[in-house]
Amino acid sequence: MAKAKTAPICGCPVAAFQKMISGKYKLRIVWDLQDGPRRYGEIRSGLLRGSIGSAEIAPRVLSRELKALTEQGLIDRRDFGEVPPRVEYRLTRKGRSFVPVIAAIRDWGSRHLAPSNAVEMEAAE
Amino acid sequence: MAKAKTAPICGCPVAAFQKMISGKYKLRIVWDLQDGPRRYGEIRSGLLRGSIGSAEIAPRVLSRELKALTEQGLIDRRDFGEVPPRVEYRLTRKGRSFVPVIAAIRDWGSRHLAPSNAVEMEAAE
DNA sequence: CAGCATCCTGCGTGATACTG
DNA sequence: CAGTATCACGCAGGATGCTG
Repeated sequence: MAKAKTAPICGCPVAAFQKMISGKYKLRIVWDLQDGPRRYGEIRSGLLRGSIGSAEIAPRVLSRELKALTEQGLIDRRDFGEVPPRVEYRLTRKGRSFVPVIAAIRDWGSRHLAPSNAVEMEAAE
Repeated sequence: MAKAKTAPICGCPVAAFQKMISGKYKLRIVWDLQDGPRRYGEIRSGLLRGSIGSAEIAPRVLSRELKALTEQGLIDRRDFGEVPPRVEYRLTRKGRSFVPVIAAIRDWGSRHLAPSNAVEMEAAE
């Protein structure tokens, strides 16, 4: 075993999943990209729109997450290589296949924890 | 925007979701609990079994995650209040409704980012 | 415009010891 | 058995400045 630290997660896809989406914006980036390719700035703006509004996104952070997503094969980076710089990100096949999962998350989230606090009408039987 | 109720946190269920499952074991705890109530030690063992193996789970961490899940209404803590201590955790209704989401994650994960080993049917019970 | 370089901080997580 | 208390550390993530 080379790196028993992080690589052979454990046969638990959930752990790998958690690692993959570690980062505040990864899920939202993939989600936003489902409508088509987007440029760096567009992604950033989109992220800001949904955010609390007060928080700016550090380029360093966004950059890192985009790179991670690229390396994980979820998105594809396309550099037009000209000035002014123009870079587009788009979902790969893998990334597209992941969208439904996010949809499920969103769906569940919007009905169970979208409001501030969850009012569990749960009776605990 | 369908219905922007109050946009308490950020109007993005995904962010709330990420926050909710922040923690290494939360998802797996919920997943393990779907088979029925489990005691503290059982949860711990179950977590260890699937883990890298070298890492022990700090009680402090597990304790905190269980408490968080309880406060979030995903699981329910049942203290038998006797010695020797016996505490059981079980899924609430909300928690049970979350299982399919984890299933979707597991499903996707097992076919897209399962490294190469043990992608077996832990679910197939 | 799309990043990278650097510093700094909070907190999630691990390890160990103790208790009811 | 089921936790709590304490110490320590790594790293995600924010802020700022610079560049091709």
